[in-house]
Amino acid sequence: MRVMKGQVLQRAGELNTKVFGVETGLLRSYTIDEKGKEHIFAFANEGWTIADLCEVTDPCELFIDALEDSTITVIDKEERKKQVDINTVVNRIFVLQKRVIMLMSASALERYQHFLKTYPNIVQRVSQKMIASYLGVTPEALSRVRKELSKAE
Amino acid sequence: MRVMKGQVLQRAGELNTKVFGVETGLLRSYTIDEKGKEHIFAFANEGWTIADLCEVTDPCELFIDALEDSTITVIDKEERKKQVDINTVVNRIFVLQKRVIMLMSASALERYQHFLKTYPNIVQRVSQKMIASYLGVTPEALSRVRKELSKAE
DNA sequence: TCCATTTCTTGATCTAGATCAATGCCCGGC
DNA sequence: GCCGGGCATTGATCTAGATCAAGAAATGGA
Repeated sequence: MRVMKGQVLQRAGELNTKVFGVETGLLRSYTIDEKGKEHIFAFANEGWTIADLCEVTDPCELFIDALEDSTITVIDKEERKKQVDINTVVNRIFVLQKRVIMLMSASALERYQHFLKTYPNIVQRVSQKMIASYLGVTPEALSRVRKELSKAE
Repeated sequence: MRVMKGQVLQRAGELNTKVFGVETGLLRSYTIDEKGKEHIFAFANEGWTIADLCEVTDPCELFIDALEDSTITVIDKEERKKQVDINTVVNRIFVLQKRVIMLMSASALERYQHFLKTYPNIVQRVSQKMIASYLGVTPEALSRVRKELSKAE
């Protein structure tokens, strides 16, 4: 299935949400808080999947849209559960564990440096606004962090 | 296996770490940052498991210790992967998804209220210092949040 | 190509929560 | 039962990052 940049695949509140597999392109999942601010939960590029892992009977909390023109597959959650490798899922938990610890203990600078190291291929494909949102800081704060980094060569 | 309150089951940096199943009692996992501050990643009471889900060949990043005298089982990670129900693991991801979103968008008050609602049985069994650490705020900040809450009846 | 929109940057100010410090309290070990 | 160390509370101060604002630089659509 082909989707265009900007196309929304899932909105918060929807039921019976799916798992999206990315063949080419880039998707993201995010929430919008009560003040209207977006918080990016995840990026997914080639070879990755993205979903809101709520129960299929519950309204989801994440939006999912395309950051680039993409080719995707739509998979039913129950179907996916049958196929998925346990190691993949466990690794997903480990990545989230790292993320939680980051958010609890690391400064804006440390988070950005970790992001650069961990997702070098994503960095060039998304705006700083998106990176800031993923890191849990404002674009202004990220801009200043980058300025500091460039000053220090 | 019986462990006493305060006993450390795993230290950051150890290899070939295990999964701990709690039969009775209460365990926690946490990191210690470069300033020496503890950040609690998880609590596990009766019926739950707790672990650092890093690769068995990698040094782990979490400490695990007992907050109460407990009875536990020690399970090998590979063994556990064979037995574990995929729904359990997927739900774990969903809980972490909520936690990440919380940490990115919610105030200390909102986090505390969510914790009260989600883990009412843990609340009475741990100190406020522990709860504060889990929420990613200082004990002082949590104390003030609670004061506000009690004022509002 | 031009215009409009969005992004990035920079500056000024504000604020939630951190840090530091002092006190009283509880609780567990001896 | 007493003593000492961690815990909770409160107050004063500090600070990383948010917010607000305004200009410059990309970006994209017609």
